[in-house]
Amino acid sequence: MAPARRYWLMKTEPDAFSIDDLARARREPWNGVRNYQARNYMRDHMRPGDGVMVYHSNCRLPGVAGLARVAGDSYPDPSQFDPRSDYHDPKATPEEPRWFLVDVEYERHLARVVGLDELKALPALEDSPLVRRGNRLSVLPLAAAHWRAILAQEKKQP
DNA sequence: GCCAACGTTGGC
DNA sequence: GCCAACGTTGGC
Repeated sequence: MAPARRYWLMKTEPDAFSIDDLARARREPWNGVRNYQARNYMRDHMRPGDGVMVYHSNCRLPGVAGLARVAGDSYPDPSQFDPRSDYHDPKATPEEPRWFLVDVEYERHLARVVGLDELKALPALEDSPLVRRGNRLSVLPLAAAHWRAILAQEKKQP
């Protein structure tokens, strides 16, 4: 039997890379993640086909903006080896890479951005790290129930 | 732009 | 291994 599909939420600052950018690119290496826990999720737990909610952070309307899926297996983030990149890591080598990423493939925009204020008000999300104060993790797992609750919210009036 | 929360670094 | 200093995240 195939393993169950997992669900994830991945944050991005829309000024730098938005759901519109992902729609144009169709597929994008999710580079620049420099947090060990987020790396471990991508490197060790994501599988092709997993569901991804694309979350806009640090912007006028923070919230879930669209859907995507994990497009392939994880591999070393090339930007860690590039001295000119903002994401360069001098301690990383191709033999011993430190940072990993997955490619993410666009699926669709949500009908509207489901805002953080709404997410906080959803009883189903009470136990999700997403709405915990001070949460800074840019890649985090969503329980199937969380995924469904957010999708259901899409069709409601804000 | 402010600032609380949190992760990382490095001296000891 | 502790923990203060520092840098970053991200809502507001």
